[in-house]
Amino acid sequence: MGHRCCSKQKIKRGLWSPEEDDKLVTYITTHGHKSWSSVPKFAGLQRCGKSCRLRWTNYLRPDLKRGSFTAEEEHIIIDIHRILGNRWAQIAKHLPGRTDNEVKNFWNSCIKKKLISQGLDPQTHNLLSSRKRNNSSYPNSNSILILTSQMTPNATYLVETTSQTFSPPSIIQTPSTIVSTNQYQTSFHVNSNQLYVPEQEQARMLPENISNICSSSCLDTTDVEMSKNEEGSQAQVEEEKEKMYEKGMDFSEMNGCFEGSKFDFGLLESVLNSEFISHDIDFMDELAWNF
DNA sequence: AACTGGCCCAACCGCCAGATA
DNA sequence: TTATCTGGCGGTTGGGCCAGT
Repeated sequence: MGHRCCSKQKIKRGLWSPEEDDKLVTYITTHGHKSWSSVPKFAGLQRCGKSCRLRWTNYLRPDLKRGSFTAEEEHIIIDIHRILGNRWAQIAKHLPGRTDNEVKNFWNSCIKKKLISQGLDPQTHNLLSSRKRNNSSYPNSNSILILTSQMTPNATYLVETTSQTFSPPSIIQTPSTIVSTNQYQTSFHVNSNQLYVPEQEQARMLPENISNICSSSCLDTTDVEMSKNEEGSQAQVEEEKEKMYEKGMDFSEMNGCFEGSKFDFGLLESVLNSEFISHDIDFMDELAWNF
């Protein structure tokens, strides 16, 4: 069953003809669209209002940016998707001239496959299981393990672990510098926004080994209380994320964080999820994160 | 030249929430 | 308060294009 407004009239479906586009553009530019349901009637179109709205917002709007997505746009999509998931409309709001439909299509046709080929789950952005990764087209690629794409260069971070199997001194390589370490904590200085981790060490960096990640320049470790291994901790994470989202912590604010504030939303997201993300070196080079 | 399979993307579908009668 | 209307959103579909055979 279609929309209610569609049942009232004989409507045309399928691709729009140039003539229909002309009619719609002419009508909207002169009269606006106070009510989409009345647009087809007054514009002389055999379409439902919903179809008109979709055609206008996704294709005819004059402020739309045409053409392929830039690398920067791709970075933004990946980053926001990691936080918000499939909230295409929210993601699109941060990409001027792009529609939710466009972002969704780009994700499904391009980014999704790219992430999978890098051994990442496109939904969670986590590492796929080793079996799944072995099926990827890059089975033995060198990996980079990054805490967050927004990790601040020249900042000191603390990795707190509850397992001795996680031994940062043997894992974290340049461009990071180990500042101090003990049995369960390692403080290290990051010179860029990437941490290099040998492929064979990755297993030691799985989420269960990491209880807390904080930037000493951004957050006090006591500000984030994550009790890993506690039942329901994932639910708490989701709840916390939802709270933050409801508080209006969208990217209009996040951008401010990235640009000037010390608060690192991406890092906090990593904290909330208590997990690392692995990327292929080539892939990362290609992306060239430059926040 | 004809066929086929994969991919892209515009458009549709169904659901939901807010507005209005 | 309830029913209906409307706009918005995310998931899905299918037509057209293109490369490979």
